[in-house]
Amino acid sequence: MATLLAARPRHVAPGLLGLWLVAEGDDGLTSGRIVEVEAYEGPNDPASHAHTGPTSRNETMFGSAGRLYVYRSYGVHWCANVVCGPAGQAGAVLIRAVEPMEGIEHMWPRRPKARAVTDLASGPGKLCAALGIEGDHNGVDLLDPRSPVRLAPPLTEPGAGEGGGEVMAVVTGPRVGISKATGRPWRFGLAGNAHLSRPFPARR
DNA sequence: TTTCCGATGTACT
DNA sequence: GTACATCGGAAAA
Repeated sequence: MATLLAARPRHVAPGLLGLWLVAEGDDGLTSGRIVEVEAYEGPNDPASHAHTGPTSRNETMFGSAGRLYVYRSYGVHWCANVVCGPAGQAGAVLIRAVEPMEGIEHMWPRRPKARAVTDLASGPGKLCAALGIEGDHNGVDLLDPRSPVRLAPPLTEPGAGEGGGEVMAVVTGPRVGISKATGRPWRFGLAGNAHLSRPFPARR
């Protein structure tokens, strides 16, 4: 997994699909299967937080690959990213949606507005709320089994393991909610999954 | 159903 | 002061 994360974010991103994001809170364990991500690179990507250099908010993006970058979005929500890329090149992959797997009973009270399981974690702010990911988790090592937030291979899919054994249909499209570098198809999702944050534009 | 807009931390002009 | 990697409530249609 560490090897996977050494590549450029745009190449790492599709490889994260299908992995599980696991979070341990005081009240128990929750997890979700990653079904949608977006790549953000460094100086060459105007839409990235890292584009204008290190600040107190984005410094985690300039650290080692495999850590969790958490930031506050629009002053209200938390968003979670997997730091990745070659050493010395800030980059990260935003996790945009997960499919709830374990501990769903702990997610409902954290997402009081959700009416269906498909509303629980189908967005970058939603999944952080559902899994209990907050600013305190910024910088934790996602590859350390003792971390409160971590990445793990799928538990239930056939061929589970490094890289996964199942062939998953991946769709791509433009990144969501940005105004710069909108032409780059660096959003990736599992085709047809019910837990995507929004549909992917039809391919043409 | 779609569109509009408020909330509000952080960074930048 | 303005923009922003979002969400959800209210208004409009």
